[in-house]
Amino acid sequence: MKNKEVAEIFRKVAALLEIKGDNPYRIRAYQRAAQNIEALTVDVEELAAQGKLERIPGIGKDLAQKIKEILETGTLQKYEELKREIPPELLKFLEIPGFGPKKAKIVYEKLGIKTIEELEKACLEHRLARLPGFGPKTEENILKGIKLLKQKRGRLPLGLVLPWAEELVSLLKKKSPVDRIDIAGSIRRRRETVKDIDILVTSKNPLKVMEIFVSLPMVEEVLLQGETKTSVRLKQGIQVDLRVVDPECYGAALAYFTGSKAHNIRIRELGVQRGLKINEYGIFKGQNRIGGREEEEVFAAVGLPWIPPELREDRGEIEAAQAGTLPRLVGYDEVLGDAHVHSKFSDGSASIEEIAAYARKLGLKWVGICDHSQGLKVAGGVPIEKIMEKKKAIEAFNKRSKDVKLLCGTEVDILADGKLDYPDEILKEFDLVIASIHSGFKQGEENLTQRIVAAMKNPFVHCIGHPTGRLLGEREPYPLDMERIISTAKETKTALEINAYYKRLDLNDIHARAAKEAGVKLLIGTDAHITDQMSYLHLGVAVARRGWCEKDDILNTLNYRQFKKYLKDIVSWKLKQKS
DNA sequence: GCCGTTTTCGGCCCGACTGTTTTCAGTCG
Repeated sequence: MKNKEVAEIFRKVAALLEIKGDNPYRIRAYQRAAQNIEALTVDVEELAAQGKLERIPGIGKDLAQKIKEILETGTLQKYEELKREIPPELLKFLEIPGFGPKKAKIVYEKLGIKTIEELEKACLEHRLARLPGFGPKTEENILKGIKLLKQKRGRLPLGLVLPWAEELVSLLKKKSPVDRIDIAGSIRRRRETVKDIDILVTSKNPLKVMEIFVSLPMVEEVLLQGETKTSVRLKQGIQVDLRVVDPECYGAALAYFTGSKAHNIRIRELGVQRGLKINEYGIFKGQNRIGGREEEEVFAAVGLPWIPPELREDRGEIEAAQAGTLPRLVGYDEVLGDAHVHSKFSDGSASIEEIAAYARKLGLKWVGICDHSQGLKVAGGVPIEKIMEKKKAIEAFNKRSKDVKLLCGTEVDILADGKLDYPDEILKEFDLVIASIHSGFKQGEENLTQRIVAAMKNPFVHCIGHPTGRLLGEREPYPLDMERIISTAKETKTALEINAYYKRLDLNDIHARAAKEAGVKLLIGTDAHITDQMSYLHLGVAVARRGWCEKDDILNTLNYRQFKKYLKDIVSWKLKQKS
């Protein structure tokens, strides 16, 4: 998959063109192209081979040719030329908050400044204030921006930030006179990482709400306090924007602040085509406001049904809405079980009874107890002689338990040579076998892909666990031929996991969508090692929803009996194929 | 550079805020 590489070059071209001061619409074209290529669920190389590049939204004759050039030569002539014209180091400047392409260009052309260090020095020596459009405040803000950039923690995982946001909402509901209140922004869209928290409220007493908000115990610093917008930084280091809006425009504001930006642009373009102006204050025909109290009105004004926030990325949801083919997304309450939990039999901290009790609390009906296999000594892998003991304990539990049922599973290690860490005669004893890679990440794409393909061909393997091995903010995914993984999953009827642990979310939304489109089933598991982590299950559902998945795509929507039968049938089918 | 129920040219989303200006450009979301 070269999708990411192509998108990256287009993004850099866009940034360089910005500094150059090129046609802003050309810049937007490159940005849009980058976004759409990144979101493709198919390999851009394949599309190129089939001559279908121009079917990608935002790709015309010219960009199609440029994609081909990147695929053939690994780079782009235009990009190389731009790099000669504008030092690529300048791209770093665009990351400084409050410092954009125009100022970057001036600073480079007038003072020859190319690095952040030089820029900082020039500010301290007040050499910038003399430039046109610059002043003492500008220097101050650049220095502040550089400081922020240096301590930048980047985007934080959704699973970390969402509970903070929910706590803020519950405190505001309890202590302040809010009427309507919602979390907006990328949290509402359930993006896997978020940069800040956006909260939207209506109130009869906005100033009181602001006053109580800034005095909440989690607030570290007030960045800006106005009548309609207040920004603070929490002790956790993240920025929170609270906006109070009129009830008349709550829906329009919610749509606006939920984004994504690309999605909003498309919606407003549709508005323009119908002679409407759509902004955060409502829907306008000429001077008249014709709606905006509810979010539905915004979509209805441009002839669309309401689109779930998880889909609002301009990844085809608008076209689907127009065609009446929006998916009926799997519901957060339609998931009946957690497929992947570790118990005391390996490195989990809870007994199977404690796990079942927590599942009951979460409203779940079944749990896959998938402990590590024998070879993973550091993770207390279950030795063969203990497996029967675990199996009996689970059988006994299931006899006692009327509501929550357990499956005797394993997360069997895919060894460095591609073999599995238990022999087949052991694997066949389990209700559920998830095969995962835990070592040899450094092997190349071909080897890693081959290991997973081999595991999928094993008749007793139901699912591949955390397929790409990434850890948000800590470890990049290892290189895989995802096309081949997905097509082999389809051929072998092997499911792919959506690991719901907040740092993994692996598969991610784009791969989940590709799997869904290929007809591969997905299985959500929290990979919980302590019971609390089972509450991350909804993050996995969020990934599935962002991947356009419906109820039938997600095995967790089966009840215990159906799921167990499904797993048995898969093994029978796989055995039959082999013979 | 894309794109078409104002089609092959001339458009291209919208507003807030800031700082440098004295009417607006740059930046951001």
